[in-house]
Amino acid sequence: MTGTPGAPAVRRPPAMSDVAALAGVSHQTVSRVLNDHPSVRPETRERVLAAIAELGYRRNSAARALVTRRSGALGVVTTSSVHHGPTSTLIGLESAAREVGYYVSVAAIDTFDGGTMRGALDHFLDQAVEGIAIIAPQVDVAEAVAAFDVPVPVVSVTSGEPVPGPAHVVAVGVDQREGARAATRHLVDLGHREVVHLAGPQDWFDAQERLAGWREACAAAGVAAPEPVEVDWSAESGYREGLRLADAGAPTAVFAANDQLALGLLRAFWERGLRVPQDVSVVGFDDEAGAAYFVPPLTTVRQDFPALGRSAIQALVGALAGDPPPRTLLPATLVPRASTAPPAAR
Amino acid sequence: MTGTPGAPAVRRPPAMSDVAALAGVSHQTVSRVLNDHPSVRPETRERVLAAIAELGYRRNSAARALVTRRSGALGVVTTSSVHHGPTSTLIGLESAAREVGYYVSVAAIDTFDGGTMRGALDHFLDQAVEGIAIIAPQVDVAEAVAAFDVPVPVVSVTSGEPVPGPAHVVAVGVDQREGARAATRHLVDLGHREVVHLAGPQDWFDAQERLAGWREACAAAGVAAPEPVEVDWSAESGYREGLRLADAGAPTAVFAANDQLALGLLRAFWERGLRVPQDVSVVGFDDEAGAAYFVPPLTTVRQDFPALGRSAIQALVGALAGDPPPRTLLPATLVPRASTAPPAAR
DNA sequence: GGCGCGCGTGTGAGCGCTAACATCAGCGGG
DNA sequence: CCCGCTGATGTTAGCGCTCACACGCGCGCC
Repeated sequence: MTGTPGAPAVRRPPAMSDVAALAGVSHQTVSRVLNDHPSVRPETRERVLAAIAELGYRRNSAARALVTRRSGALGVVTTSSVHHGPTSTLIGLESAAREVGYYVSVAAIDTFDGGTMRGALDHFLDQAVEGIAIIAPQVDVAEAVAAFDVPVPVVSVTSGEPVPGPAHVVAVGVDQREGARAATRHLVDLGHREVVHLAGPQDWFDAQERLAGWREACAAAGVAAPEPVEVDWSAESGYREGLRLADAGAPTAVFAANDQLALGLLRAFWERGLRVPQDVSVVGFDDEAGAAYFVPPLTTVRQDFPALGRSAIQALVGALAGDPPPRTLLPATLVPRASTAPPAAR
Repeated sequence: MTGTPGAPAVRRPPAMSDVAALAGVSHQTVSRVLNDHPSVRPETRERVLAAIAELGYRRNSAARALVTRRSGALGVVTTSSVHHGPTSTLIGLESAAREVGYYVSVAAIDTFDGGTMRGALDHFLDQAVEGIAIIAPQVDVAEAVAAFDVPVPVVSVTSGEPVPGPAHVVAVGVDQREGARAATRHLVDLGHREVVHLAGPQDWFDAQERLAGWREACAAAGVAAPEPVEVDWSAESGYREGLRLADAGAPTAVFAANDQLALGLLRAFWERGLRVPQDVSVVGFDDEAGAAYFVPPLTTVRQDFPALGRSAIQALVGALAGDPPPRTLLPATLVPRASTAPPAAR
């Protein structure tokens, strides 16, 4: 723009050599200071640090990545539907990753077919991420990943049971089966002789696990376990099923696969004049924000998502260091509130 | 490991030169194919593509970034509290960014003081992101960013009014003030002569805007606007204030700064035997998942978060291309449901 | 029929950094 | 008293890519 001859055409950011020149050392010494190499004299280090500060120098991460062959980035695939669980896990994951010095790159996908999944993985591999976490706990996903040979460690952040996938895919998760068992046991312990389950989409591992846990607990207690209806995760589905249940002669206890479904149930029962918990007990899953303020406050199962994120990162960083897969299974805890009570006397 | 002499110690990924050798061309021709340079003979291109496929070649993004001085990454700062709005915006942003070929790096922070904010920005600048979006619509944030000279475009994804910050910070947002006006007008139009506002934390721009919109609409309609209570965004606060309002002689209409607060209100009113909407009308803000299934279904204001994300990316990419700041203001639309009705006859 | 031009391709340099090796003091032991 | 070793620093060679330029060939034009 300015035609001044000799003036630098583009004001390029300072490089290591600029710092070196200012500090009167070689660029290698600057590198050593930056990488905490032990054998640098304290006063030399001071001079270098002063020069860095003066120039506002910032190490060029691309150049570093080029030579070290480490990008310092991890990829996280998540679902673009903003459910409580996936989002919380994503945030937990990010915090944990940043804490151990990794960048977190995200890809939100709305369908989990092979093509989309492959696209997301390609996206990350093009970026040279060092590891990938997948918070998209659907069955398809496991298949898509298995079909696609990924040259970096992959951790699948899902429900309890490890995905029967390739060996390089590590699984961490919450013990949702035990959570579901606890929820069901809670209802049984209150005296219910039948627990109806409103099941989530069975192409989600979480939904499968919760269903399995419910089934196991029913069997163990010897209570009736009528074949559950499978719906999606939405409050709308809970509402629709709630109306159907109410009209068909309501059960005394329902275990919904998540809090949104439970919310829909509460609304449907309320509309039909069924009192919760006097007439029907309802248990949810997730303990999402506000569940304590539903009408009535919802008994539900809480998962520690931040811990889940930390475990996932731990597994990923571990795999990067060559550790054996950890098989982490975090506990899910029942949160009893006012939506459950003993069944009304016959 | 294997002591075989001559065997490559590390199986390094194929480089452009490997592809070139296999295809019988120079590395530059490979580069041209990869970058869609026009003057490459179709059959040459074919040969190169075949070689790429055979080797499973993937361009080294670090080397590319080093020479082009473009990382292809954008940073997104968001809040680590999983509120509906920020999360939805984040997902929308990511999708939009990936669509135009950018990677999205995330940093979730829990407090927005200068130090934390500076840490997040540093994190991104170390990574050489080309632009930064901030979904952390708190007043502090604007100050923190203003205080910190960031050498890349920054877009602040917040409420309507542009942050009175430095020029290089572009603002996109939803017209929350108009949304709040619409919510308030809705209540006034139903016949309410007083609209109580339950205000969100005033260090959030969104909360400020909603408060301002409510105030303006009340003034325009000439209805009473008692000084609002300021609380946080949680259902718990809504509940507490709801009880207080009920015990102090409930108003006929309440506009809550978000849906969680509204949820708490509904619960409190229900506990005190006040019927919604017959005795009290309640309006929320956000239209979060499940709001349609609250008891009763909540009248609220919807924001188009995916569109917000797209606008933010548009603004960022535009700024990168040297376009003037757009000042985007997306509409917020009232979603009337069953929680509002005319006031009971005196 | 020679000259120029543009298309397709190759060559060389260098982006900013780290790793390996080279260097050069100073110091203690045989 | 010199050798070798250690600590502090410098020197050199790439990492894999893109950019600027060089080059040769075939075509159309006067």
